[in-house]
Amino acid sequence: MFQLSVSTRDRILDTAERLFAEQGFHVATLRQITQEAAVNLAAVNYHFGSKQALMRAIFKRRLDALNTARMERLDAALRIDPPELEDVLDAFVQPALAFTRGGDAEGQRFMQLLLRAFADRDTDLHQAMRLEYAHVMRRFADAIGHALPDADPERLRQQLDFIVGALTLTMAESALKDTRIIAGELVRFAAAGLRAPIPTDAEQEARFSLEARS
Amino acid sequence: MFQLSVSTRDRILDTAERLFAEQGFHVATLRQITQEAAVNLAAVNYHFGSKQALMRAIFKRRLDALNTARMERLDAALRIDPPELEDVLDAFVQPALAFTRGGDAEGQRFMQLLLRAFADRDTDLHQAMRLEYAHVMRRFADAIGHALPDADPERLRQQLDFIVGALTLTMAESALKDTRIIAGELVRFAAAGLRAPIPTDAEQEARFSLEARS
DNA sequence: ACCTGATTCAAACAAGTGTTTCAATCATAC
DNA sequence: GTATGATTGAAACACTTGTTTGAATCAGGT
Repeated sequence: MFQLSVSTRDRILDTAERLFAEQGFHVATLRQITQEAAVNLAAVNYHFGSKQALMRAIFKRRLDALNTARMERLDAALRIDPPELEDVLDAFVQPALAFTRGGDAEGQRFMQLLLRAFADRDTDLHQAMRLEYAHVMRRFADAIGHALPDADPERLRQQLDFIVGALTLTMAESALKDTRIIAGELVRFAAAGLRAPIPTDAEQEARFSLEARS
Repeated sequence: MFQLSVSTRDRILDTAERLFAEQGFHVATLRQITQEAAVNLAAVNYHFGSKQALMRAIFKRRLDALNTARMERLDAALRIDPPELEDVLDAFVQPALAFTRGGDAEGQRFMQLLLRAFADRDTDLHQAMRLEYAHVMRRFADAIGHALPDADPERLRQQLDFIVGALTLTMAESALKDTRIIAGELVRFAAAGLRAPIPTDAEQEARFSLEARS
């Protein structure tokens, strides 16, 4: 019933996730993965079908956990009506760095993996990721809309992409110990950006003519 | 003197840049590159030495152009003292989408390439990129510091990373025709984030205890 | 004990990779 | 024209890749 040693399947998942994050999907080879996981080379194709399918399994495991954690914190933030903008942003940002039981290292690894998926624009993985992300993003965009009832919903969705970019790249890059502080900074930064009033057409025009002069 | 047809070297650079951006460094093969560029397979190794060296050459060409364009616009913004924050941010953001003579398509392609380089944390390319980026980033951080004399320089550098993340990921993802509008939005968003006052310790404490309750 | 299906193992496979080689061709200066 | 160095061309090289195969081993039920 309770097996002490981790199953072959899980050892492959953990090792492959680490190596994919560190080196990238095409650089990490099945021979390297299976050797470091101390399993047979054929085990990957037996348990997952292919290298691609292994990658999909890795992503599904983490993305589900991340989405669930974000949703839970979002629900908590929405108990106040209208919700506090900072609480909504916290619900989005904080789970990204501590959603795994194993602590920060795993979370950061997955952010690196996520960044690679973003870079691989027209792969199955990219499509799958955006698909699983889509409804979470919509819920957060709606929640921000409730926190800022005067804002244009379309514009909010676009600005949410700014936050995703800042979060993903910064978390994938930064030193481990700083992530918690940086996450707080990002929430403050993003809240101010979202709250900023949009310039009038007249002000826009003034800026463009200024640029033309230079 | 003036050759009508593009040189072998340049055809390789252009084609490889496109394929590296679309598919990634390891997926795009030399056979595919040389075939689409209509040059011999051995030409890459003859003109550049290796596939890696070809990638470095591609990066150098664009990054130099991007840095130069940014510096020029930054100098223009600094003619006013203290500079306008929005002008400094414009100098950083706008060249990213229109720094090549060929229009937006090339610029976006390079943003995709840049995103891949960010994802490849511990490669030579990543190191080289950050190295070439470093002094430009420092100048922009200083300029923002002049525009916002009350801000903490260390914090500004960190927030500049947020902007880089938002810019790179958004530009690499978004539809071509929207880039100019999005760039304007990003400048407004980032300016507000940078101007936002930092919360007092007491306010921070209040937020943390709030989270603990949930 | 025996059967059955799931799992592991070593070995091989077919295909594709970046790179090298060396002869053929080109441009240019004498 | 001819010699000289730079460039191109077709072919081969050495190696690695993901995947498949079929026998060996294991676990659980009857």
